Amino acid sequence: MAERRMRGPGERWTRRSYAGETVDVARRMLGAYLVHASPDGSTAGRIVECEAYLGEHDPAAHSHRGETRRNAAMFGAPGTAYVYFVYGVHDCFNVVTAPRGIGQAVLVRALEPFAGLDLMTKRRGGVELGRLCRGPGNLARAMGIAPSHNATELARGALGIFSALEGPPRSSAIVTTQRVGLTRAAHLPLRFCLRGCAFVSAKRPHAS
DNA sequence: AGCAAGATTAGC
DNA sequence: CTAATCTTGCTA
Repeated sequence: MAERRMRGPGERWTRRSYAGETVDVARRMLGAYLVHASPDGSTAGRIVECEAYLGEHDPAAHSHRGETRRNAAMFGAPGTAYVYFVYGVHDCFNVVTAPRGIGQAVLVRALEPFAGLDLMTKRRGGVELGRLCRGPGNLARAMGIAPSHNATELARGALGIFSALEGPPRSSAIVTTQRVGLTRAAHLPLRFCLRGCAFVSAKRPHAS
């Protein structure tokens, strides 16, 4: 996306929006592996569905109104985990995508279970394979992702992301739709799924 | 202080 | 459709 030019009295500077970069990262994250080496055992899944959240440009983003205690990790360095607690019930996992202070991230919404299926199933209370990692709250539970992972560096800790050997998906393999469960900025095409993947969440975005 | 809404999910 | 029940923002 084009940079935005801003002017002030007696000075002029440019400030990038980073929206294009975040969208690009989201699309490239499809097919990559989310891995957690936990004390209970290791689990891994292939990312098949994710959504981009664009900070101050995006009324649906937690970071839209600036930094708070809850969303502080979203303003951290790229590659930082942002794990937030929703509805007083579920944890959701995001990857920070923009430089410090910008507040953009990609929410991982579904995985194709890849390794540690027994442990995932145990953590999820015995649900069937097809529903193990479908939905952001469900995959966090299956992977053992907890609030303690918030603000950790994905390149260094027990929780990390590894790109697929075959590289990022071709454009033709990505389905782009509206994001799920939003009321504000609901029309933006910022949800990305691997085409034809059975593990993508069944939820359809709101019609605009 | 009080209240409503929210990047959700399972169960009536 | 509703409960579960945490954080934030808005209103008084």
